[in-house]
Amino acid sequence: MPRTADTKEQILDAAEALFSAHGIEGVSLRSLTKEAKVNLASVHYHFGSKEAVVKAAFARCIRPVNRERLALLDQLEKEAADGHLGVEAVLFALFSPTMKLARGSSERQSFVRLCARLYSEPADYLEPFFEDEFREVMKRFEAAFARALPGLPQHELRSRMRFAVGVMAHTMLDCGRTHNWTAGKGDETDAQAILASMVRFVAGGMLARPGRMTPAREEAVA
Amino acid sequence: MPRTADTKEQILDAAEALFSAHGIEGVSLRSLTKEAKVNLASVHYHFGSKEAVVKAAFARCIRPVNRERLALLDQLEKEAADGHLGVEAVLFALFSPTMKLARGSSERQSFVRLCARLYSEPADYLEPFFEDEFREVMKRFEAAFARALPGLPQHELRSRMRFAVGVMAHTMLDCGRTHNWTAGKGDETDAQAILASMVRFVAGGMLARPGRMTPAREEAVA
DNA sequence: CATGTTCTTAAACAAACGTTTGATTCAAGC
DNA sequence: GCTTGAATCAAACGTTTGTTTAAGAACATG
Repeated sequence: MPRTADTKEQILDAAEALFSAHGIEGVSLRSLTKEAKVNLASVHYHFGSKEAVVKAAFARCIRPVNRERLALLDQLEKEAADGHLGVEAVLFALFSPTMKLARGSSERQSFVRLCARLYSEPADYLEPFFEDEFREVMKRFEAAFARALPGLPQHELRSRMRFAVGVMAHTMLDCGRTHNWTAGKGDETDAQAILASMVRFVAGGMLARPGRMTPAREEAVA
Repeated sequence: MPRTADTKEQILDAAEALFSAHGIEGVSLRSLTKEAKVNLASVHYHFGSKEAVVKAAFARCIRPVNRERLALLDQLEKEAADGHLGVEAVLFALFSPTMKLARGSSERQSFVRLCARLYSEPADYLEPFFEDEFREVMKRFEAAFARALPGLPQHELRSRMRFAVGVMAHTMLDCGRTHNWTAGKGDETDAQAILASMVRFVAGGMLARPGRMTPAREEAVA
């Protein structure tokens, strides 16, 4: 391999593709370096460990997305006449950057699944790192949602934000699975339709009037 | 080990606890048999392979839940005056059986995380098995939702059912994580509150008026 | 009591894992 | 032209993986 082709990025490219296809534990450094067409030892030379590769791949995948989320939220708030955003606009800022990835060249579609997988991967060493990456996004969007949903108790708001993340994560996983979304060509029309459905759905949930269940149903759980 | 204590079930108990805590690939047969206090070879004697253990654990976990889902749907449909169920009732029948597990003795709380994990685990050999287990539930509930949501196109309904599953799966994962749900004691009040929030949220999404986004936002995705 | 089956056990198997080593190759600086 | 440092390479490190083996213990049935 020529020196000019950045080994580090070849490794990260392969890591994204393979991790998203087989999970972190399902990918060995040998299969990784074979896919990346680099030597086995070079991953330790450049990163130091497999954990570090996972973190680096995750960071390269999620950082631009979160940056765009914040930028989009800023832009929409600036465009709004009184600075007041509706729920659907906030959701659009939250969801659209990930869907933009799913739309792109089919090579980069694996980004989406990788991100979704890391939500559910039980790697202990990832949890603090993960929280760091999302702290600002969560804070900013919680504020935006609070403005868009006045009167909703904070605790309920946080629950609903978790539900929203659940919808997104699961959709991202499903997207990459067996293309059972529309009869679709898996291209931009697809991504737009899914995004629109998702925003509608979650907005409906966010706007629902909070309240308890009927006593009869509460009994049924006990 | 005495013969009376069923080795097979001890293995499945340990499998549930460990798989839900560390994922399938994160659990070796050695750690599994150590936790179960049985011999390493007995897992092959009783099950034949690790894959078979995973399937067996999954089946023992999910079958009673799905059975109860169908029974609850039957019961609610019978109780309803005209046989017509509201969205919230259908959602209750879908979600409450899993939440019932999350409430139970903290030992069996791991059930919930195991099920949630298997949604996102990329094991290829599980996918057809998984689909088999859920086929009838999905068919019955799609019909129930279709009756509760007349006029909603089938394609949109199926998308929204996927969203609903996403909410449930993600919530189940979060439940077992760091108990960041309420200041809570993790007991029945907790589970009831979460279930109520979930049903409200998803019902809001299911009932949302379908439609496209504004052209400006569609551009932003392209 | 002997027989046959079911189950458990310790030990070993080959393969794959993440990681480390030491030699080699290349490009740039003096 | 020699040196220096970064980067690559093949080979091996010691563990751990899922799986298999063969012998022994515990039970039921005759």
